[in-house]
Amino acid sequence: MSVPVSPGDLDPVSLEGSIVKKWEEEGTFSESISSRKDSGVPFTFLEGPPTANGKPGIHHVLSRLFKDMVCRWKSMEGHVVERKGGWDTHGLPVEIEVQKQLNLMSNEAIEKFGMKEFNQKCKESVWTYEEAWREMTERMGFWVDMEDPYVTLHDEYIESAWWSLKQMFEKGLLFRGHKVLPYCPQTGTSYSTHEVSQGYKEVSEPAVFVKFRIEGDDAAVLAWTTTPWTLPGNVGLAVGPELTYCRVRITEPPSDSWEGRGGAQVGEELILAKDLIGSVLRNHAEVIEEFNGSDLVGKAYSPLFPGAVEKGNSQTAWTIVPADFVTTTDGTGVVHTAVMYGEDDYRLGMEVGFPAQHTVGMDGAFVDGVHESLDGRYVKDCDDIIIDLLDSQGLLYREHEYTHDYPHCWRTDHPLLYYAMDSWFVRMTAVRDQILNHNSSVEWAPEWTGTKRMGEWLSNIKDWAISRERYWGTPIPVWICPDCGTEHCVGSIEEMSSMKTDSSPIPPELHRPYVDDVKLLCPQKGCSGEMIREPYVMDCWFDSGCASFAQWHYPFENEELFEGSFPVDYICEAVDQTRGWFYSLLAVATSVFDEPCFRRCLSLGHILDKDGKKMSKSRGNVVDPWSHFNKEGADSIRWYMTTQSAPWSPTNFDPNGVRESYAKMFLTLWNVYRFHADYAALDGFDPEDGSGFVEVAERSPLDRWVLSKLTDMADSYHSSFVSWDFHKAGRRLEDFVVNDLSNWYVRRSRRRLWDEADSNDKRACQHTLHEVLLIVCRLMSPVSPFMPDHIHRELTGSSVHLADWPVGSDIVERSLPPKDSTLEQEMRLVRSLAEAGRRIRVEAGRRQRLPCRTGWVVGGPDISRFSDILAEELNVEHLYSEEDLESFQKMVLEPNRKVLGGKCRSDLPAVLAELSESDPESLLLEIEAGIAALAGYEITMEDIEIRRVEKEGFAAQTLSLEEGDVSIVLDMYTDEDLLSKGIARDITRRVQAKRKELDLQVEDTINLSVWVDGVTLNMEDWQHVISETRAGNSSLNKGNPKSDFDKFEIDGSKISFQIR
RNA sequence: GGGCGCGUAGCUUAGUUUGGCUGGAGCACCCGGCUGAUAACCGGGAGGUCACAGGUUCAAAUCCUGUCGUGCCCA
Repeated sequence: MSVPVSPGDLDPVSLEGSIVKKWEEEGTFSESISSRKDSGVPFTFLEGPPTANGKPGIHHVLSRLFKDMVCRWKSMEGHVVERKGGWDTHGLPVEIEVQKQLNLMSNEAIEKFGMKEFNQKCKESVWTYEEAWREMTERMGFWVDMEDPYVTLHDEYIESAWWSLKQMFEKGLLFRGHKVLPYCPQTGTSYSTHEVSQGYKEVSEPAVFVKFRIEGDDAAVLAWTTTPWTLPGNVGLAVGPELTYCRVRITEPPSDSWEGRGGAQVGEELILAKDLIGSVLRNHAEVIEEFNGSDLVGKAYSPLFPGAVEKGNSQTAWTIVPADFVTTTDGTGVVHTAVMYGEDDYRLGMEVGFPAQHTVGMDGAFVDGVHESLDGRYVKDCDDIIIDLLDSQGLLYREHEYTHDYPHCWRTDHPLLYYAMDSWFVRMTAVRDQILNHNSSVEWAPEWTGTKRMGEWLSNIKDWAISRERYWGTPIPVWICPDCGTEHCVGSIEEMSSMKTDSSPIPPELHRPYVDDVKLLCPQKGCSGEMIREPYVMDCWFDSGCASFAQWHYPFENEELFEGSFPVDYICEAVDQTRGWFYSLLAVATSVFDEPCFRRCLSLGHILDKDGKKMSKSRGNVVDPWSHFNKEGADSIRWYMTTQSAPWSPTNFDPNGVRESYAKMFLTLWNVYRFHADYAALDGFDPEDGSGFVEVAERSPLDRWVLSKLTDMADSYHSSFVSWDFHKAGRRLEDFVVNDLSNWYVRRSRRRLWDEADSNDKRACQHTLHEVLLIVCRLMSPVSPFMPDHIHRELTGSSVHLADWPVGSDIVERSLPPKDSTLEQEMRLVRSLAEAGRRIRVEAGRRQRLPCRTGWVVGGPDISRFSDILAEELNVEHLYSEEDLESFQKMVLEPNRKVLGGKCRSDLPAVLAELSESDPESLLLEIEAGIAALAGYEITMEDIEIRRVEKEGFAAQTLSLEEGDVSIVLDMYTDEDLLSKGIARDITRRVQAKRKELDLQVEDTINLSVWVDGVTLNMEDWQHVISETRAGNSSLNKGNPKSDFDKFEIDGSKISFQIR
């Protein structure tokens, strides 16, 4: 590689397209892995598998960006970073899509359609958008192996999942129980909370206050429910042991305003929470007795529907029990408990030993034996009958309409029933301490995701219901013997084959219905039963929770691969995965291996639309990534997403922000590169030609300055990466490129490269630009991999993604230029003074092109090595350094509020007032003498800060810097000579603009005629105009031309010119 | 209803850990300057109830309590 080629205008879309092609042709991705194999230090990444049954949106770009960024970065640090792709293919969302597509709105309909055919449709559906995902992934530059991904529906993957479940089974962590779920009897389907939340509707339903008659007592306990159909299933009442309850006696009949059925006799006694007497009772009543809820505990009452539920061997059925969830916000302070029809109810029932028996069938109708007028009827049709029954027995106190949001089936619109379903669980409560421990070993970003969101959730961990009564998923590998009840969990295909009965077919794949047909020989001695598989599939979170080992088909294959990559070093997904994938990974790894599964986890905030609203199809605010891929390009999107906010903060996606990243970061970088490449091409600059090399120490201070700033930036860029502050890193780099590199270094170096003759200084500048660009590209490339690769290839012939991380690591060498903080400090001052000079001119009304004869820098460190640069920036003829502050400045004393506040406390305002009125000169003398006091407080040097400001009448600005005050003072005097120079500069600038307008080449010469009126242009200034504008023939005339010349007016003089 | 985030100019944000000088930038807007340097750059201007209400303190965007809005998860 030698001389760079002139790059021309930037077209990000075609640039990125050609880079993608190069990567493909050259196999850059696999080379970036294989070239690191020598180091032998892997960094392992685990891809959280997406489901390809939906179109990828801009939010998917975000998580793929942060996965890619860290992997690319770690590769450059010398690690071997394998990235296996993955697809999540099971689960309810897939089934729902297919059900909608085929209009199969119930389990009955699915089974009629055929489970085999249905699952086939599901299998096809999960690949609907695979192509779109692959295209998006490739276009955005996410390097991941999609040729050999893991797929959760493959038999190998399922077999590994089976194996892991068997590990749990053998540890005694797997058990059968009930889970209360929202259930739709019309479709035979239970719902995930996600689905339920889409079906909430406001409804008015009857709610009732029911009397439960205490045995051996005249009183009844009042309880309230909004679901009368659960009353036959009542097996207990819960009270808050610390709450206050009252026994009241009805003293008068109700007023006329009584509505509905029910009532109470005068003299009847009722028990309810004290706080709720007023809102519940509609009769006048007197309080007879007051006591704690704990006093009620253990009392037995008469069942409302005797015989509906068998008592069995329960000691607690139809008694009052304590529960911590009882409140007095509504109801009566006594909670009716129907074990099978509420989550709290079920949990309480299991704790205290209520009988767990259904009064309602899966069809939503009461089972036989509940009550003669209820048996076989759909429960929601029975509210009225039940209320009548209670009323007729005097067990109803009151009924009323209750309006609330209640979940409904999105398919049939029927209300869902909370219903205890048979379910398999993993006993996570048994490994609570281990999982908490493993969780705390993870480096979480942000930290609170681990400690708060995950940690608090884990400390209240519940057993994990892993079975689903569904069709499309990993079949639960548990078989039960109908004869002896033995349960057996199968851990491999081989085990299943070896145990299956002769008449059972060999399933062609590990899915329903094929696996359902397999019967196993009961392993129990003396039993010859044929075991039948439990008809469930696994929660698809269990599938993805197995990814760390199932992706390798461990333990059946790839033992070394798995063991070398577990626990994985890095995972990254959006914050909603905390209780999703992050949890399932931890849960599986803990219960199978007693290990943490991942070492670092980046949890990302969501992308919202520009108004902070969630992106959703129905809102129509989903941003298609291609609308930016095809405009500003993937680099700009990635840069925008990285620098916009902290990775874990929710981000409002603003299309204009992408444009801004493009215009600012990439256009600027491109033009710096172009500036370098254009002149390098012109001069035949070859960075590898050792004879032309200039050592850094030999280069100009400007070069050494930009190299020092580069190192400074690179170091903080790196440490921000380490602390996950990618946004801070990116902003820092952008600031360097735009402000230091482009707006200062390149601007100040322009003239150095204009010079056509070869020189050390010119070559020093070219080497410097070359080196800075390479390091910038290497640092940027994990974030935005395209343009940096293009530039890097053009400048070196090799891909940036195979280069080493310039900051260095345990594995690769550091390659940053030396830092020189003195130089940086001086340049910071020079730039501040240049800015201050422009401020002076604005305030004094003196235009920039009109030179000043003299400028003075007062105070501060020696910056003489930059005085040429500063003089040019300030447009002054002579620049002097001046020690004497007094001639231009006066002093003021500012309070140090932090110190003074601590000392004077509430007298601070008085002290400040006295300070502002004091004479600074004499106060300072007093302080130095140790005798200063304000408002009665002794004042020392610590209490104040000295500042200097320019005296009036001077065109000056004072900067307060760490190293002290520095002022810039300009001489505002004007004479003919200065005016001539200023006019010459104005003419030059107008002519140059005209040249550009006429589309002339830089090296073209022109014929220039200029007329001036009202001012004299010195010959040497005119000569300057001629050489700057490359005027071959020229004429300078006095007066005004008649023809259509370009004209302008400056300082009252009229100037005209013409280019031919 | 509960847990965890977030709320700073029209928009995107820094500052919040560890309270302290006039709350700092960018985009957009206005005025001016500079430019053979680009959708660039520089100076200035306008734009802030730091979501709201209390509290702690000499001092609160920052700490505490509550409220509202918003997002995620759970119910």
